Amino acid sequence: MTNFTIGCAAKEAGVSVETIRFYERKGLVQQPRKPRNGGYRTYTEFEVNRIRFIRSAQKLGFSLHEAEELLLLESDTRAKCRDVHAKAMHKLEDVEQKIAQLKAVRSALKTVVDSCPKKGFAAGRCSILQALNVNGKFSRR
Amino acid sequence: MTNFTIGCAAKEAGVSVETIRFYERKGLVQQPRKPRNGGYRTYTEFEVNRIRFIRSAQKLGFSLHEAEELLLLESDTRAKCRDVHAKAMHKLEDVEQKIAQLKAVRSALKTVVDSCPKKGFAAGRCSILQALNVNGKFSRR
DNA sequence: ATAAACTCCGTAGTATGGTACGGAGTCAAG
DNA sequence: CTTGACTCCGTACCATACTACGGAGTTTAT
Repeated sequence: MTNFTIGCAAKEAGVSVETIRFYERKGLVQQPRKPRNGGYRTYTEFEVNRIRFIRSAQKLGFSLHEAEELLLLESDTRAKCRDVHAKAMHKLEDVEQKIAQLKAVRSALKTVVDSCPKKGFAAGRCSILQALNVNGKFSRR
Repeated sequence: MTNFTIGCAAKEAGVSVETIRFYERKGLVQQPRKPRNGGYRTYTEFEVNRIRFIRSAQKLGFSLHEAEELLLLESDTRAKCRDVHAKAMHKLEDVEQKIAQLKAVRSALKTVVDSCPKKGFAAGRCSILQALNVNGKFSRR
């Protein structure tokens, strides 16, 4: 088993030293004890893998808190595959909702963008700004 | 011209009193002066419309800072329609990029979700968690 | 005229995910 | 044996957008 200083562990996991410390403060990663003879803490593959797990989870859209929950499931002997599946499904629905929201925003943006003659007209009379001034005046929420 | 206390203005604009104060602190909305005889500040349609503008801009994906820039363009006599158009186009590209990113996340999530037998297997051996443990070990990025 | 409701103002806290800093200790190389 | 690089630790700060609180003053309704 390889040992690392925090700097090496950071390189290994592809994060900064500060990020590791931050995860430690948050309780996402256990801070290794200092060796009895003093000196620097010793990081192992265990911590490095934990950090990699967190980063992978983030890439799938999970927050740090959710990554923590996944890690808890992993080490909980009573937890089942379907518990993990449920969390992933929930996140998938989450992401799909966000996509739908952004698509609505995109279409609204397209509408105002298309309404603009984009010429040298004074901005104060720009149809985009006018839309912003009118929206909400009548269309509550 | 109608006058409002801050509470009425908040209701009128569909935000909370605290949100108005927050916008004032940020300089997004000018805080009206107190009447010479003391008492409460007087809000008018002007402030209310400004707040509505900000909320409308937010609905189109603009941040508060960007909303402020749009408001500046509106009152800048030298600013042209195309300046506004450029900002809206930029935001549109922004939103499109976010959608693309989320779609990539969604597809990755779908892959892991589909890989899971979602039975009563121990979570520790769940293919989803395994994917999280493996991703990053080799796939550096 | 008193109580409820509202305003004023500054400051602090929330969530999210980090980044930065400064001083002290430690370690390795020349 | 000194210098440079790194670690340790606490605290503070970044952006984003609010929300909450407490104690005073003001206004309004009964």
